[in-house]
Amino acid sequence: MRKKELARPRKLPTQERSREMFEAILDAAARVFVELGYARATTNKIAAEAGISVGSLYQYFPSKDALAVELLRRYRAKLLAVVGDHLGRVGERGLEAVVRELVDALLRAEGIDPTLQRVLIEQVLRTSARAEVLGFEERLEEVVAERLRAGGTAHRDKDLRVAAFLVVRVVLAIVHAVRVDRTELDTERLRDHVTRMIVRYLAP
Amino acid sequence: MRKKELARPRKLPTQERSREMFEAILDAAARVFVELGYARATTNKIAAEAGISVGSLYQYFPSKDALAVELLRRYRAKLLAVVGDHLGRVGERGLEAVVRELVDALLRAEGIDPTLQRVLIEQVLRTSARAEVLGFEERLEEVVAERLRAGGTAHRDKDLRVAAFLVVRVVLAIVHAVRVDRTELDTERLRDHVTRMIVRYLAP
Amino acid sequence: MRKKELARPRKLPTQERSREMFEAILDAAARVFVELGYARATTNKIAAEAGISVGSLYQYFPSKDALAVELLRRYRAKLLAVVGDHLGRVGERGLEAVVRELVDALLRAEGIDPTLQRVLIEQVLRTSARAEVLGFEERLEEVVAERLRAGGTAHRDKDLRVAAFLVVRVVLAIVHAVRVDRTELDTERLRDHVTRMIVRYLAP
Amino acid sequence: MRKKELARPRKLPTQERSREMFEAILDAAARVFVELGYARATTNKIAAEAGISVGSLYQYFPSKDALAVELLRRYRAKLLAVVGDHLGRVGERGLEAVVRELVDALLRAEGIDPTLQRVLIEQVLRTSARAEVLGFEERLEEVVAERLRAGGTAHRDKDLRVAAFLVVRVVLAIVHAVRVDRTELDTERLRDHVTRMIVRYLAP
DNA sequence: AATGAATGAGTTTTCATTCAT
DNA sequence: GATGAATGAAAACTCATTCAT
Repeated sequence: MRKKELARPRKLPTQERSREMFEAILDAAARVFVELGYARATTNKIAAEAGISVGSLYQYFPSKDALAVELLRRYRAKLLAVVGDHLGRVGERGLEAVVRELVDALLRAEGIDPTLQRVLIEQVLRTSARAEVLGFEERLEEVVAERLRAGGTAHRDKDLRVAAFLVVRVVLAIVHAVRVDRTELDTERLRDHVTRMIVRYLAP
Repeated sequence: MRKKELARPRKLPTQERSREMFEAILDAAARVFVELGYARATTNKIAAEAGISVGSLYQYFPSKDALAVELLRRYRAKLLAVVGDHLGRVGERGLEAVVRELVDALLRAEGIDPTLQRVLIEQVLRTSARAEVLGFEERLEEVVAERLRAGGTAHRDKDLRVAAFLVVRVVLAIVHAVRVDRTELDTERLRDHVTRMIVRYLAP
Repeated sequence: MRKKELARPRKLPTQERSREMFEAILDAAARVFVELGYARATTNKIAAEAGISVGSLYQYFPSKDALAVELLRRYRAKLLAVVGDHLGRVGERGLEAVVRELVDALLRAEGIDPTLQRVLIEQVLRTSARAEVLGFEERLEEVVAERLRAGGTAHRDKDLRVAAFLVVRVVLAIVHAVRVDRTELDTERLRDHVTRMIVRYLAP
Repeated sequence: MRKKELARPRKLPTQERSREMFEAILDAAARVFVELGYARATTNKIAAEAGISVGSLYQYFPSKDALAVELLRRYRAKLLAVVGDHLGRVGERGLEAVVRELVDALLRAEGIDPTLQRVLIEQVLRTSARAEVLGFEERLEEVVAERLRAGGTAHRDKDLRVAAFLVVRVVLAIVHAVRVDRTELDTERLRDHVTRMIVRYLAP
């Protein structure tokens, strides 16, 4: 544990080879973090897993924290993309279909490993990236609130915000729980239940 | 980071004086863990916070991990107690009232700090206490499933289990989220919404 | 005092630079062990004596025990080499000359410090290298027994083994005692006496 | 490891009970030292083995070192007594008989555990008792030299001293080696061989 | 740019010894 | 006197980070 500074990737990779290495390091870091947890994951192990030397790792990331931050940033970006994609279709597909498809997508999404988030979030919160990380769910809630408002589900504003909060947290929590702890559960049945829960909850 | 062994409290305090010290150490540990995170919390800091020497700390807990494990054990025991208390009253009070009161209780419960859980859980999962910690939600789900079965809500068994899973995770997640990230939310309104969500979801 | 594992050097140095450091650490360790004893010798002091950092020390040796083990291993290897060299010449030089020269050699041998052995042996006996260390004298005894058998000194097998045992232990003990406690003794006279003792003892 | 001072028993036990406890502690210490070695033997373990509290142990011995010193003192005293007893009879019994009986006695002597000596000597040498411990063999040598002189074995003085040195060290080393490492050797045969070796060596 | 040996501050942990009860 | 909980100095060991090659 050393004094941290930027906790941002050291250089925006522009060259082809650079970008490949950047990604290789992140992939290796993700694997090692998930397998060993943040504390037991050492930069040497990560470098070894990536097939490079520690020195090279530090060419791309200024600190161990920076790896965690970037990994979590990407995790959240992917999540936001998936959710945004689906919510955009509420108008054409209807709420029920969208919720069902969204839960489905989240339960299967490649590159979204909730375990990684659980392993990293505590550390990243001790970082200057704290605000950004914390704001994520709030941003999601705003998107959802906007949708709900547009959908005309007659609610007072305060109820709307609570509803958005609930919907976002419920969906994320369930997806997280299923994928991390209870991988044996029947995902189709689960998807249907979650959908019913959300739809009934939002009904007038 | 050392190779851990039991990660259990070293002696179960029976004497008056001992018990006080035991509790004082756990309290100090909880404060330090929440303030600094697991990685930055050192046994020396915890001892200092408790107003004792490191040596004494090690008289009661064989390792830093053991502190985390015991803290999480207590957290979960309290949670289980609160939930169990309320669920026992479904017959006399009705589902809606019970859910409302339970959520209320969880949102206010003293001695249950979801932040502490978030700080510790990743660490404890790397411990021999893993199984015990992991099993907790499952136990809660069983209790809930039993209730649902008794309540006659006509469901096939698989649906029952999914329902129990959903209910438990939703309530815990919401409580966690409110208490950790969104303390500004109107708890009464929130309690009502969660109650409505659960009740409607469980309706035939 | 930690729970030890291999107590073997961490990497066998092949590179030039590495080997130098490896040797420098062992030399420093030998000096510190002899000066302070095993218990008072700390890895930090050894590193300082070697002019490097503790971290580097641990790059080469996983524990304090590993240093002791390697040092003793070398001590024994040198001893075995010296003894083996001389015994090989019994045929051409005759028993008496060989014994005399062997004792002479042992009394002067560079790099064989019986004090170091005394300081370390107790520690190493608590180690996984125990068997290896213990077997050493037995191996010497076998070599000597073989010589005696070849030399035709008519003995029953049991007597042969006892004789080998006696010869090995007597020579080692005397050398040890002279070099450690009684450096003032006249080595030439001593060498002659030991030789006489051995030769007369082995006479029919 | 603390700063040592006297390293002598704290009080000369006069009361009956005191003496018993004193002995009980020493016995326990001997067992623990032999089993675990000096470094791994803790005063708490020794107290527990003796069935008393650490505090009581410190009532009798001011430090861990003091235990080692006293134990070694007794070991040496017993050894000296056995050797002295036998040497006193050279006149009446003859050299050969005396040597044979002495080796016999040493190989069987109760309360003389060479392992204990090996475990402790390194530590005790770091103590103020150093001189006393070191002088022990020298004193034995003087006794033996005196005997040899009286026995009329015609030797110049220097040879006498070397002879005494050899005899003492050989006998001790063999006894030590047999009892510590090679308990399976036939003690009668061994006794005969050692006797022959000494007798032949001392013959004109 | 890549390498990986070297660094050393920072942790965890132990245990001889004390002293209030 | 006996007890054993408390102390805290001291040790072993780790690992993020640097930098000479």
